[in-house]
Amino acid sequence: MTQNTTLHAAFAGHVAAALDALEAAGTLPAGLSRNAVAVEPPRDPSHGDLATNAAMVLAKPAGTNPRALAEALAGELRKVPGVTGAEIAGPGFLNLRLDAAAWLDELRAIAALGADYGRSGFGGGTTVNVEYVSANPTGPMHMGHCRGAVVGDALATLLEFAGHKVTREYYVNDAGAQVQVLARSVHLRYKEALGIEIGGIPEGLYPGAYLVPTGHRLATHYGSRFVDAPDSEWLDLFRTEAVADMMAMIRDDLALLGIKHDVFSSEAELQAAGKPEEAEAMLRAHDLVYDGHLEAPKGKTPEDWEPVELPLFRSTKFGDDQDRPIRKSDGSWTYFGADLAYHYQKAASADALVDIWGADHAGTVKRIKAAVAALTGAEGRTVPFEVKLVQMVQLLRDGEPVKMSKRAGTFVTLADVVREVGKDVVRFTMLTRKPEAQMDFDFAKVVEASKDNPVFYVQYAHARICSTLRKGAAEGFAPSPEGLELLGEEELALVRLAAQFPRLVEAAAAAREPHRVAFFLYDLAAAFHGYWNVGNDRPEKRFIVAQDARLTGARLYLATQIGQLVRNGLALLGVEAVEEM
RNA sequence: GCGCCCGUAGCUCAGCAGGAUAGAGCACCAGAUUCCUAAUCUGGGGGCCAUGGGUUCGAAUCCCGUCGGGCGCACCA
Repeated sequence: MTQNTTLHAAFAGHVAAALDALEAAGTLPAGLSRNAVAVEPPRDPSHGDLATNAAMVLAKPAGTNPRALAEALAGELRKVPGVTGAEIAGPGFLNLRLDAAAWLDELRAIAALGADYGRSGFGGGTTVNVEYVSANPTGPMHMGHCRGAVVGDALATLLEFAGHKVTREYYVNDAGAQVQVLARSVHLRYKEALGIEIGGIPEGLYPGAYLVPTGHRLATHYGSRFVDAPDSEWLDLFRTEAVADMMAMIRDDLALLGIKHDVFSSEAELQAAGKPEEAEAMLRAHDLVYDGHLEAPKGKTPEDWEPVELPLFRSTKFGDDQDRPIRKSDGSWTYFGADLAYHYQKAASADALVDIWGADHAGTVKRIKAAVAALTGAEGRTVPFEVKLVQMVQLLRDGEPVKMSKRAGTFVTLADVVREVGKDVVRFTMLTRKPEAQMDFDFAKVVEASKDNPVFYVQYAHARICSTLRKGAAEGFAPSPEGLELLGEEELALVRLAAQFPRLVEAAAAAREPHRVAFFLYDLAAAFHGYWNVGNDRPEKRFIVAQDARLTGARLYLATQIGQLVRNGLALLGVEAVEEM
């Protein structure tokens, strides 16, 4: 047992060892799958400290009855140090009771591990590439990007904590038509900066004032030489310059949320390096790309429709409606064509890929997953690739929907929202819902610093702990493990909850669901606030009991560790743990 | 029409790789503050887990159908 082995992990091991012993004794046939065996705290604490369903899930394949098997298992587990009871309940649950010392050891483990309590080797050091945000570099971040940004960032942090090596990646779509439009929009702003009357921004170009500084910069730098020049002379240059400015702006926006990517991959560079051609060749070799005709659009066929031959990916083999072109008729790459090459490239340097996408891209999941599976599978090295879809956020102000239109330039920028409600509130709010459920984001509710807002509830718990420790120190008390045996049932209940953090981290990482951390913190804060208030009615249950230094030291020790745990959890979410409120 | 996501208390949502009597907040009702931070806590009412089947020792959870809501169905990104 290493120091890092937490109580729950240790007991999962004890149950496994007990099953081994039963196998050795012939009570249990060897080789049964134990995938369904769980060791977890029972929902109802009166059932004990830990419960396992092992007897129920193994009884049938073992050809025995659950209660008999549970009885045998109980016999083994009663030998484990710290176990004070092993009872069979219901259809064959085995409920274990642990002595207080076992839980107090876990409290010491939190103290010993500090910020690393909950950190796990679960990921085995494998590399996970998390791609998130990847907003088009055509303007500042708006609220539509926010949820995916926060979820992706928290997930990346969580995976690191759970023992993966993580790359946080942003895919810059700097090669498509939209960045040509950006370049033309900037060209107008450039002329404007030189004092030329432009008379409004034409339909189809980006009207946002955020392009004005770029226009000025280019005017200062290049003077008037591109005013009347053909676009072949300035288009690429302006595109590159504008994208650079937009990305700088986006990086600033992300910084407001505490988000920093490790890698920014450029679609233009990817294409310049010939990566899509490589991918196409591989797919053709496996007959997954062929030259064919695209079906006419369903329903009304446009006047100018004529069948053209295009290189198509056989996505119908993977459940798609039709095969998808990887090049356009002018020979340039479609988004999909470049994107599959991009994912293939990512797969070369990672053991697993996770993409965070907006739900509006759900329709393209099948084809990209199919393409990546084909490309990596062709080399005999399949790289797991998950796409996590983040559902839409409806912005509300006092219950009324906030309309956003990018064309009209009326979208709500992320920077505005963060300025209005704060980074911590934005992040926590985005993480208090599972990502695949739609959510409302109401400014009025979200800024309310009250019980209705879980961020403050959790932060308040931390602030109370800090305050108590300050007060204790002022009165000459320091946290100390020496009197831990004085802690009673109410204190141990807090420890039991705290002890679940390590397994929660692993479960959340495995499911790629950082929101579970937020809910755990809420529960932990609730348990702490509840315990705190016991002291209102019963002064002898307060953290600081002036006449009993030993008890006070133990309680402050408990408070210190709960505070540490709140910090560890909030760190995973990227939310500050405030010391005063 | 097809694909993906969602449907749990009046409202907003949890429900941990099927597990024991379905949870929390808001709202409503009744309480707690000479006392470590009341931005807190305690208690109460309120549920055919949309619906109909299936799988099994056991289903809110897995599978199929139906209904309802959202998103998407381009050589766009």
